[in-house]
Amino acid sequence: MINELKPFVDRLRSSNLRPTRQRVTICKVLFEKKDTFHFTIEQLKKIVEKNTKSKISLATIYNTVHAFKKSGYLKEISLHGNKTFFDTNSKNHHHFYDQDADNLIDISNDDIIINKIPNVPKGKKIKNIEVTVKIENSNQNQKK
Amino acid sequence: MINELKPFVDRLRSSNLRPTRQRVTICKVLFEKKDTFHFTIEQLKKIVEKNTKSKISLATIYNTVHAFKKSGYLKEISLHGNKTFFDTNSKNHHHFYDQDADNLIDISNDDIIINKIPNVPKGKKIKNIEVTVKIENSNQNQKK
DNA sequence: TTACCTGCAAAGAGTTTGCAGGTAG
DNA sequence: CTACCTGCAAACTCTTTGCAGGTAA
Repeated sequence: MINELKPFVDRLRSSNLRPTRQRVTICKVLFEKKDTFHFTIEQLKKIVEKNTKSKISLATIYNTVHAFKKSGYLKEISLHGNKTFFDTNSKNHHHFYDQDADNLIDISNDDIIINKIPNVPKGKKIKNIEVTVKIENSNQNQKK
Repeated sequence: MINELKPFVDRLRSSNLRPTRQRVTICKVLFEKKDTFHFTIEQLKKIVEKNTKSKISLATIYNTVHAFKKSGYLKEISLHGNKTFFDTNSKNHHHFYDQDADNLIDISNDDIIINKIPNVPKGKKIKNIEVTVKIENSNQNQKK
C-alpha cells in the first residue's frame, strides 16, 4: 500500500507524460482491474469522478485517453453509430457486440480462426483483421 | 428509355414512400449502377447535386437514406471514427478498409471462411458476423 | 524557471428536429 | 383536400481547440 500508484506513475513517465493527479487517477481506473473493459469518454468521466469525488474536465479526459491510445495502452473500437468506444485490451482481438445491451465483450485472437481470405488489392497489405460478432437475445421475436 | 425511372418509383412505392423528385433522384444515383458503393451522407449530397444540377437539402438526404435503410436497401457500416458510411450492398458481407485512402471495398460473404467461433454468452444468439480487414499501402514505413 | 498540463468556454463537425410552405394522390 | 414531404434554421451531441492560469521537474 506504500506506493500503489507507482506502476501508473512509471507507465506515464515511460510515455513522456507527466504523472499529474488527473492522469494517475485515470490510469488507476483504467488499469487497476485485471479484466479489460470497454468505455466511452462520457462513461469514463463519470466513473473517474465517482471514484475520486472530484471533477476532471472533459478536455482532460479526451487529452489523456488520446495520449494513452497513442502510447498503445488503449485501443479504439470500430462500431456502428457515433459512439467511440475504447478498450483497455490493446492487443489485436475481436468482439461480441450485444445489440440489446449496447455492450462489448472481448474475444481473444485465438478464439476465432479464419481460413479463407480474399486477395488483397494490389499495392496494399493487411494491417489487421477485426471480427465483430453481433449477438442479440435468443428469445427475441423473429422479425422486428 | 421511355420509363427508366419506373423501377425506382416502384421501389419507393413498395416501401410506402412517395416517389418525390428528390427521392427518385437519390434512388437513381444509388441503385442505377451495377456495382455496390459506399458513401457518407455528405458525399451522397455532392454526387446527387452534381448529377442533377439542383440542390437537395441535407435534411432530405438524411430522411431518405434512413428511410432506405429501414426498408433494407442500404446498410450502415461499422467503422472507426465519427463518419457513418452506408453501403448499397445490403446483404451480409465483409469489407476491406483502406486506411490510407479512407475507402471501403466489399468482400463477399463467401470469400471469408471462419472456422472457429467462441461460445456465445448464455441467452444470446448470433445475429451476424462482420469482418473488417484493414489494409494499408504495402510500401509504407514499418513504424509510424 | 520553463515546459507542460488543466479547465473552461467557444468553436467545429455531424446529425436530428420543428415547422411553414409545397406536392402527390 | 389531406397526408405526407421538403427545405431551412435552430438545436443537439460529440469532439477539438485556444488560452489563461496552474503544476511538475
